[in-house]
Order: sequence, then structure tokens, then C-alpha cells
Amino acid sequence: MPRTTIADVAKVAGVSKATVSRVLNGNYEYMKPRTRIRVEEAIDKLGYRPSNVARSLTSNRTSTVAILVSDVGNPFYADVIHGVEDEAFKKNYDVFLCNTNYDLNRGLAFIRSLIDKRVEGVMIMSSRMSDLWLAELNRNNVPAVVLDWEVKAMGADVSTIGVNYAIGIQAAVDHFIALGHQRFIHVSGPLHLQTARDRRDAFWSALARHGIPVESVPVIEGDLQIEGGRQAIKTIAKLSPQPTAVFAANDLTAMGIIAGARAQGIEVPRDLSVVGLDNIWLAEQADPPLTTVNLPRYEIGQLAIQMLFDLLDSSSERPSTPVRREVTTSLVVRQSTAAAPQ
Amino acid sequence: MPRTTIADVAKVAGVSKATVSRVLNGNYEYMKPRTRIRVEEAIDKLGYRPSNVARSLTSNRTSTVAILVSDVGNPFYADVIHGVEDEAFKKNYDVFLCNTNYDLNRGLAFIRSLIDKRVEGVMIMSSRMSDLWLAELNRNNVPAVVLDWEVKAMGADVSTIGVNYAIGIQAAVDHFIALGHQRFIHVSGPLHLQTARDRRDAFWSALARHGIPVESVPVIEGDLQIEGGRQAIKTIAKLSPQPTAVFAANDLTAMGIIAGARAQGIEVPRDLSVVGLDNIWLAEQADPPLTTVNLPRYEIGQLAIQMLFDLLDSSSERPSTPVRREVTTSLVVRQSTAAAPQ
DNA sequence: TTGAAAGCGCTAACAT
DNA sequence: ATGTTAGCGCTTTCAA
Repeated sequence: MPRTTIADVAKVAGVSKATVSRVLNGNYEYMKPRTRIRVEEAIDKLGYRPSNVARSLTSNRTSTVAILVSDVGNPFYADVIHGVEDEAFKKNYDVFLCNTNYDLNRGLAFIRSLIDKRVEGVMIMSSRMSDLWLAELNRNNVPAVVLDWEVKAMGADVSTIGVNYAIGIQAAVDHFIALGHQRFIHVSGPLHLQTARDRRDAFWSALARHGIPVESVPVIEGDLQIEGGRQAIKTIAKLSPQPTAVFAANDLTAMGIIAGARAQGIEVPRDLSVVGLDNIWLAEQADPPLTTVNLPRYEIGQLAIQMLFDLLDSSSERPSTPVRREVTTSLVVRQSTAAAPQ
Repeated sequence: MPRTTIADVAKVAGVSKATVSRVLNGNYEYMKPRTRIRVEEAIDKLGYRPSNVARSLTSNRTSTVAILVSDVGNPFYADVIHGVEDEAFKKNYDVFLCNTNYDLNRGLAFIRSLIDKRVEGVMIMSSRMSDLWLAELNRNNVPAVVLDWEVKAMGADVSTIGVNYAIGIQAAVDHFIALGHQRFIHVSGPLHLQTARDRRDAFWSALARHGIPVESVPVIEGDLQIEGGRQAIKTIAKLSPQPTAVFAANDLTAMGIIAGARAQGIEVPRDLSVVGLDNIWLAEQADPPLTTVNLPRYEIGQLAIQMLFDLLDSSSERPSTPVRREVTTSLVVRQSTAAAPQ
């Protein structure tokens, strides 16, 4: 049998559809209290739930947004999504989750589908993405917020979020220096990734501020996984003179370094200080607990959807106010760093 | 300016809306090729995208489903969601992700919102849930698939997925026995959780099959975290006689046990064999790589949405065919288990 | 204070 | 081979 509609409610309550619609939308200003009550009773009795698809058709609002990520499995995204979700829930929005699986075409297919479903806005956090996506959204007047992407201005409603690695990494280097370290090394991510280069460069700049020549700081390219750290430490162990401080591109790499070091008889932090980046939940549980540069993932999620909502608000009136914002990183000192060995 | 609609396309192509609709839906059977081309050109020219909200209104189909989880951050869900997503994408469905945050009311609010948006079906994987949710869905004829929940039959379109821990855990025990182990211990999850009790009981039963008296097998209650494992091993180390084989309720616990054991001078697997459960991605990278009972998370996701699609198909015709299916666990042997010490 | 009617963008009978 | 028309379930003037 068909769902119960506003007409059914109207009939049961003995009023017109318009009146039911009014109570649905809280426009009781001129309504006789009696009427309102009759309508509400009818609604309860029938267990009526208004159809948002019909509502959307007239109102042009769907209370729906979407987030595109490369891979939900990546813990980075899990926290971001959490932040998005919480904010969305407060505003009664629902969130489509789209996994691009690092596939540009798949992402575009999602974008098209989302446009067809008339989502009000999209957050793009996929590490691989394409300007085509933004062009498509733009053509359809769907605002977007993107993470870490240089947007060629196209008159689009596109706000961006940048991550300031410099601050947290500078703090890490200051911390190293304060502990008396002088010989450094970096285990990076795959250097074809922009973020890997950003992190490395930030490390170099931070060292330069302390007068440490960049040429004296070797970089070993890792894979952002534990295994990469394990491999890296083998190379490090052969270096002479031995570095006493290593900055890893992420926490997993740092954990691999620590595990591998132990296997080589190098003890962290006694013989070697290690700093990671991310502050994943595991960092705290590691042995020793990891000193690391915190990346505020949950906040990125919150910020993203808030910026999206701003775009939605403004796009109805003013031309639009795309914006660029930065989130900042910071150092979390735990026990994988200590005074430099003599 | 307003979006371009089917009427705009019709005007530009010089045909009626019906004709446009036909090409949109691929009903060209009786259509003059010329006409079709004109329409397609008009669509391209205008960059027209049909509104799925309007389509949904007539078709009563939204191509949208939802998944409720307690917490996206939990890696268990990440993989499940991945499985769901991939299948959904194939069928051109979009997926609403809802984080209940272990809050029953929040979950109910989501359910209501989803009903209003006319999602075609819902997957419930929240570890805390309520029959109210199902009742609400049922009243609105929205089919559901739930994980690990005894559904009081209510004539609803509710299929369920169960996890058969027994098989994998039995394999683990068989493996222990084959390696000559005789003294066992279990580090469980919090025993107020059903799954924690299920896993413990499965372990006991498996041992019983080998004639090992359950009374001889102590259980230490952990917290499913690394720290719980670390604590547990301290207790274990004081036991006499020392157990040689420990089954942990999950991989994190197992990793904590291994880390804690090392700190006590107990070496895994030489002195102690350890088996985890979950087969999280970290298990493989652990040191030593962890022998564990695999929980097929991705497959659970795939299965869930497939079962949901089945429900959608059948609910249009036959009364409906709710179903119960089981996924099975299996042992993955790595290097945290070895022959029992003499 | 409430109702009638038109319209949101599309689909599907029914005509032609 | 294509057009006309009547909804789908709701909101929103405009009247009364």
C-alpha cells in the first residue's frame, strides 16, 4: 500500500493540505490552537512522515552534503569524517560518503551522481583529484571545500583548507635543539607526493633557522608504513657519524624506526630520538610513547563542513565568499625523544 | 538563475518533454535517430543534468541507502564501509554514512531523517542499537540488514548477518594443540560485551573438544586495547605453572601482550605463543607478525549491501524474504606462534 | 484563520 | 515516432 501522504493527514484532520503543511513547518501564527492539535493528532495517528524528496522539489534544499575521500580505511580520513559528521548532525544534514579509491574517474562519477541528487555542497579530501571535478561542480553551482589543493580560480564557490606543517615541525626541531641534538636525518614519504615534499621542506627550513646546513641532513625515502621505517633504520645504523635525531614523515614510519632500532641494539630515546607526524591514536600506545607533530584531523572535518555551510549561506545572497583557511600543527612531546647522547 | 530543466532541453531541441525523457531513460526504440541526436545535442549544449529529486518523486526510488555505525574511527567499520561502498557504486547507489557515537537517541534521529529522505534501505552495524530503530523502519517499510543482533521477528524486512567465531577459534586451538601446547589462557574483552563473551565461549568449547577442562583455563579481562594486553601479561608472568599459549580477544590486545612480554624478558613465540583476532592491517606489520583469527570485514560490508539489495528486489513482489547469513572466521598463521617450550 | 490552486521537474499512460 | 496530460507529495501565493 502507498505511504501516507499529506492528503491523508488532511482528510483525517478535516482540514486542507495547506493547513497540514503549515503545522509541518511551524507556521502556526494565525492558526487556531484547536486546528493545530487536530492536525498533530492526525499525524500521530497515521504515523505520518513528510517526504523530503517532495519537499526538496519545491524548496530546492536537500539538507544533504557529501564528502569524497580516497579511502575510508585510512585513519586520517576516519577522524576527518567524524568531525564532519558531528557538525552535520547538529544542522540536521546527512552526509554521503564517497570513496574514490584513488581513481579519478570514479571520483567524477560520484560527483555527477551527487549533482543529480542535488547535494547542496561537497567536501573533497581525496588525495588524488582533478580540476575536472571542480569544473563539473562549478557548472552546476555546487559549492565545494577542498583540502590541500591549489585551486585555479574559476569563479567557483570553492573554499580551501591548507595544512601548516611548518609550525609543528619547527616546534619539533626546536625541541631537538633544546635537547642538544646536532646531527639530524629525515625519513620522508614517497617524494612524488606533494605532502611528502612539504614536510621535508618544512623540516629543512626549520633546521636552517638554527643554522644547520641542509646539506648535512640526509633524507631517506620511506613508504609511510612501518616497514619503510624498519628499512630506513638499517641504513641509518651504517651512517657515520650517527645521527642522534630523526624526524619521520609520519607516525607509522617512526614506529618502524623504533622497532627496527631495537632489533639493532639501538635504544630509543637513549641512543636516538625520534619524532613522528600525525599523532595517530597508536602513537600514544607505542613503546615508548611517540613524540609527534599533531595533525588536527577532527578539526579539519569540522572546519570543512563549517566552511561549506558558510558557502551555502552566502551563495544565496552575495556573489559568494570563497575563503582559504589554514589549520595548524603542533608538537606533542612524549617519550621517544631525550637529550642527545654524549 | 534557475537550473536548466527538461523543459529547457525540450525547447532547444524542438521536441516535447516526453521525448527528452525518453532519451534520458534510453527508450529510443521507436525514436527517429535524428530526434535522439537533436536531444542529445541540446543536453550537451545546456550541460543539462536531470534532477534525481524530481525523478524520485515519480519513481519512488532514490538509489540511496544508509549505513549506521557506532564510530567510523573504529578500523573494523572502515573496512566494512569499504565493502559497502564498492558494491553500492557498482549499482549506482549512494551511501549515507551515519555515526551513532554509541548513542541510541542519535541513532534514532538518524533513522527518522533517513526515512524522511526515503532511503531505500538501511544497514545497521552499530554495536549499541535498539529495537525501536527497527520498529521505526518497519513502520515505514524500509528494509534493513543488521549485524549481530537477535531480531524479534516483527514481520519486518530485516535480514541479519551473524559472525561465526567458532570456526576460526577452533582452528586456532587446533593449531596450538598441534604445536604441543597444553596450558592456555585467554585475555578477553570487557565481559559485558556480547561479542567478548562469544569469543571466550568459543575458545572454551574449542578446548573442550580436545579434552582440556575449561576450569584450567584462566580468563583475564582486558580492554581490547594495547594497554590491556600489557597489563595482562604482568599477571600471566606471575602464574604458575606458566601458560604457554594465549588467545587474545583481539589483535591490539595480542600486540600489547607481546610488547609487555618482551619487557619482562619473555620472548614470543619462543616462550609464549600468542594468537589474536581481527586480522587488522597492523597485525601483519607487528613484530613478530601476528598469528590471528581473521574477521572478514570487507566481506561483511559486501554481504550486507547485497542482502539489502535482495530485500529491495523481493519487497516489490513477494511478501519479502528476510534471511540470516553467517560469515565465517579463519586462522591466519604468522610468526607469533611456535612449538610449546619443553 | 483557512482553503484552492498552481507549480517544483520529472515520468508514464494514452493519443495520435 | 512523438506529443498531451495527469499526476508524484509538497509549498506557497492569493482569496476568502
